[in-house]
Amino acid sequence: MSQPDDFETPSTNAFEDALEHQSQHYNNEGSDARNDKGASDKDEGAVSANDDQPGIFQDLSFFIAQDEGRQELEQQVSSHGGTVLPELPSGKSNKEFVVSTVNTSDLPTVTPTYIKTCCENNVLMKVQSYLVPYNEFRAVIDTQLRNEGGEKPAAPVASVAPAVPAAPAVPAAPAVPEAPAVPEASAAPATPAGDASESPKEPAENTSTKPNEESGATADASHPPGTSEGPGALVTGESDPGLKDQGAGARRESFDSAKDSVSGEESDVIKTPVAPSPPPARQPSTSHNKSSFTEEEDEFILDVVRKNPTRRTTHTLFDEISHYVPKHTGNSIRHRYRVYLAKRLNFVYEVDSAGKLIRDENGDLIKTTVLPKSLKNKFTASEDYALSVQVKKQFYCDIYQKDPDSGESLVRDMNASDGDHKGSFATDGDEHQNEGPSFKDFRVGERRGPVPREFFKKYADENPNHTENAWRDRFRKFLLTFGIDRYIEYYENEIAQNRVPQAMKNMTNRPKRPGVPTPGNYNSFAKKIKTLSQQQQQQAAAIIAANGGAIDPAALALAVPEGDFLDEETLNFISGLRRDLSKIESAGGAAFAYPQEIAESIRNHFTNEEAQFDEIDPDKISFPPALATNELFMPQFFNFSSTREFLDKINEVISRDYEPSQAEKLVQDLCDDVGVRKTFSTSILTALSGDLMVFPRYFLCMFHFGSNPPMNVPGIWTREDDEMLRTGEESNVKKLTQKHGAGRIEMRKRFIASDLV
DNA sequence: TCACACACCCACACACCAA
DNA sequence: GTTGGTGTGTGGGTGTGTG
Repeated sequence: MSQPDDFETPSTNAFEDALEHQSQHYNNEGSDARNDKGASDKDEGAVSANDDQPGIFQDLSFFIAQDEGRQELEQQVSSHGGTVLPELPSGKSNKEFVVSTVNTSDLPTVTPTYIKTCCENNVLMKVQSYLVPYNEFRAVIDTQLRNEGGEKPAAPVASVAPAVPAAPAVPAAPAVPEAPAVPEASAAPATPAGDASESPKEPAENTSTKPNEESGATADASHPPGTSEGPGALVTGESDPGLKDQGAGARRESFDSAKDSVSGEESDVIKTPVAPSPPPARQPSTSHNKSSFTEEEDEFILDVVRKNPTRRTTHTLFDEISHYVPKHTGNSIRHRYRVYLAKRLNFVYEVDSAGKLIRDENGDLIKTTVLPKSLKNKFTASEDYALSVQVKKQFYCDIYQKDPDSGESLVRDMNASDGDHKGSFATDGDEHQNEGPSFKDFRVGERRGPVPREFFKKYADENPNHTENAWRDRFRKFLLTFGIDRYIEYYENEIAQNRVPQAMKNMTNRPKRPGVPTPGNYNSFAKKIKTLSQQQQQQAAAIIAANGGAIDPAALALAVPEGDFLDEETLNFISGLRRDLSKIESAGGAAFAYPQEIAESIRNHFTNEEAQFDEIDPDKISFPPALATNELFMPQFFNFSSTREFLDKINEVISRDYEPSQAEKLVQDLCDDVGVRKTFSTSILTALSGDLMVFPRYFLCMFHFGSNPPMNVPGIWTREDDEMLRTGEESNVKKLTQKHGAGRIEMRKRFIASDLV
């Protein structure tokens, strides 16, 4: 099984000659991914490296068709042996490229990222993933301009070229394949004859062969001729025929028919990225310019995936990304990643076992080509077999009080060990003691338990590839359904026949859940409904339930008028909030990366201010404070017993290790753990220019002085402060410097410049 | 016509809870 | 403490409409 984003192949494939005429892989001095600068993503160091070697762009020519970063791109091309063309190539040579984020010339065009990526790794990458499709629309416009102006523009796309995104630095280290969890996972999956589990014709034929009763899967279940003997034999077929009948087609029809009716509102949501400064104008990179993905969006998606590698296959990650890429749904972004962008992933940032980003001694993120494990692991045949054997042993011990391996009596052992009889070893009146068949001849039969919780706990400790719950569930839903004896027999038989055993599958048979089908389906409707009020959600759920689970937005709209999905003000507010978070996050390394002297200045000021503003005794503030309203805080806030307890929790949350790009996570944690509404914590973050050190001070002063925001508190920027700063008047700046300190002034200026205020 | 964006599907891993 | 019921959302897709 090869996942699209596995590095086993794509990574290595990526390091191939772009034009199949230059096979040298100028490996970057054996430096591995860990030596990269990590989070900065902007290290151009590789550009000038290996000057003594022939350049990777030797024999290739590039016309840089955009002003943005032209000089740098030209330098990179030339310093790597390429030729910079003064004008558009003729199109007659396959060694000439245009470099631009849009293609208006119908000539082979690569994105600037291609040049940067090649240079950073000193390797000529495959061009396929970096080719920009021809954009006829723009070409027509350009032609018109040319005709009107009577001259050919030197750089057809220069005026609209967006800022070149930081190029991903691709490690040149050989791709390290992820070790399979179990040996046969990598074995050739040669499906044995008679194993219908892999057969496409199976479902229809086997639907009737699967009795719903679990007793249908017993140890001695015989297989009728022509049916499967493999572990997938008990195929459930359609889980809910009733739903199915009205399902896909009918449901989709109703959905689609109504989709148009809400599309107007959809575009409102998209347009909302509120004044004064809309997000960067979209640059169509393909001819499908209405909703196509731009280079910036692609890079953003890749960057987020790199920083959340364990969630790379989830739906929720892409749904979250869709908050910041408002023209696309979670579904489409996920598809975009899986089908197109995964090939360009090339590296991810190293994370610990909990999925948190790891930094090196310099504080930089560590690039790696080894993908971490994703959140859920499939069970393999050997895991199924091992579990079956272990459960069988458990039952054997339980019944015969004998160690199945040594044959020694457990009763004697237990007597010797202080007679501490555990429940699972209790002698069954009907059962034999110290007698019975050999373990090999023993059959579990219909026995289903008891299996002590301790068994799964211990098993999970020894086999950490799955959790205790997961092992137990596998036992319940698969082993018991298929039959323990039967699977052991099947597995051993397959091995004996020199075939590759298959894991059990198709053992689950659960009815479809009613309600909003969000999991695994983050479409625009799901997005919309998540923003409904609780009452509206209940209304919606009722309608959906009455519809047999089918979404009928047309009917839904009757109960929840389109205009009521969100009022304009709320819509604007949420859009603004998302924009703020998006900017804070995307600005990440830039907005928060202040020069040393600014950081130092801020630290000094903070220390001086502590005595005046942070020494307020929280125990003297009654809880909940008068200012704490439902608009600002969630119900759990009011569960705190004191202001001190609340502030302690605030301190605990903000001292967690958040990346600058994890503003949303911080806001979410503050909401979940402390009960600060997201809107409120976002506004505070904005008022603090993202300086978390001042966060507790905000609440302390707010509660103490009874003012939100607290006025005249260093580090907390009010609207008036921002206006004063914007005027740039010396007297104003002087006042602000007295209040916030010079460091924070610089910090705020950057915040304002990044349009974060 | 076709590539792409987006919707949708579904088995099942993992989790939690009530009896 | 064990067990069954079931919620959630991952993982790996496929189907469909449209520019």
